[in-house]
Amino acid sequence: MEFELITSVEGSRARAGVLSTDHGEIETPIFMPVGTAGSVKGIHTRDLKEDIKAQIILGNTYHLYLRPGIDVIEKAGGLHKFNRWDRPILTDSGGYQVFSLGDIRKLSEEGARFQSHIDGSYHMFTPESVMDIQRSIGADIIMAFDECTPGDADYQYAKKSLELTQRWMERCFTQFNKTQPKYDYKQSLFPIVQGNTYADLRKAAVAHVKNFDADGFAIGGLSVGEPEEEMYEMTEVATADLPENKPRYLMGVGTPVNILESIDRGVDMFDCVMPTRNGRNGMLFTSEGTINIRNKKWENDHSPIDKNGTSFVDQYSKAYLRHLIISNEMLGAQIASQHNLAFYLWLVKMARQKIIEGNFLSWKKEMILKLKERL
RNA sequence: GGGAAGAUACCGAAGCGGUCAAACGGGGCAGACUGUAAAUCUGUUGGCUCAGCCUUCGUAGGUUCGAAUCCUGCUCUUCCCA
Repeated sequence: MEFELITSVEGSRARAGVLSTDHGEIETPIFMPVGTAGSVKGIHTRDLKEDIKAQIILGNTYHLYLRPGIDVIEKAGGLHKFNRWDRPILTDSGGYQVFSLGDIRKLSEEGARFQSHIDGSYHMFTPESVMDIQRSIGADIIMAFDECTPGDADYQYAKKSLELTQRWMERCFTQFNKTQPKYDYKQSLFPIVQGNTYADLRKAAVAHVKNFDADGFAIGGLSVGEPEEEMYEMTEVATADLPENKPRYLMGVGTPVNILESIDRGVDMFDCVMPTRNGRNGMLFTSEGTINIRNKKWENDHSPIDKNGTSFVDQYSKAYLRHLIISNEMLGAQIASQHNLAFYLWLVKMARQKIIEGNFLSWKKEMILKLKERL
């Protein structure tokens, strides 16, 4: 995998680049729609590609391992063939489930013992097994197995957790290096910077991940309950010391404003469930501000969802979408998700263009004012 | 024509003498959602000069210290018999 840095901005860490994989190029900064169980909820790959203009999507190791199961994905010939997405894929390792499945998981030096959220059955994930599973799923970018700590973790816990994550990371790379791809294209393993909200831990984490000969680096353990300002600070601490010539992926972030602020701080890649989940729940992100489409004020607003929107669904009216969402019609969730994803992809594309043109900072300032509007 | 059951807040439906402005569900209104245990969750839903007061349980009276709850008339609804 190659990463070419095109340009950067004076007075900012923002950069534009091109990441090349065997499934095609990714123009950074980029937003990656989340497709946990092998599907970006409610969206066909045709719309992802042609309408939303997604360049890379996510999958999740834990979810795909439980269902449909790794043998099914192997027999399909890998996730790309299974879900008919021929562009790059990134799989998360299950590290986030270590955090979100809190009560039904137990950590040890060896790994994490999970109880399936589907049927309660017990499963063991180790750094080694997670590498093997991700070889079988066959994503272009795969993630190290880490512990994602909650935003309010105390220093002692954060330190212990980071050390465990670091030992797991060594084992991930060892396993990764002694195995081969199962399909006819390369895979890259990204290590993850943890350290919670403690700058010294983050710095140590960055120093540690730089020891690996990785194609890119992730910043994890943020947007998990800590104040937004701390998230930005930790992002900066990380990007300040990460190699310039490799992509940086801020995991799980975030709101449109979070993304612009983080691009400014030197992040190249993002993913978040927000455009799809919040879309399903009636929240729309637009260039004019945020809309709760369920609110009565849209009942008779027959203007387009987003008159400047790039997706064909943006021409549906607010009143119609409100009706669909309120009536719990599947199409409502689909339209809202598609709109939000198209908006996210438009936003990062604009950011990239402004970086290249050299006026990213002034555009960002203006854009954030609009994004904070509540319509 | 005779008999039976019933009428409760936006809708459905509990309550059957005081702890009832009235359970619960739906609907309505609003909020949350950040590497997806989420097409989910939370709050609210008579009015006001809001730790208190006012008006509500078909309608008009009555019994009682006290009535959505008991009695009587009326109106309407459903069912059964002719």
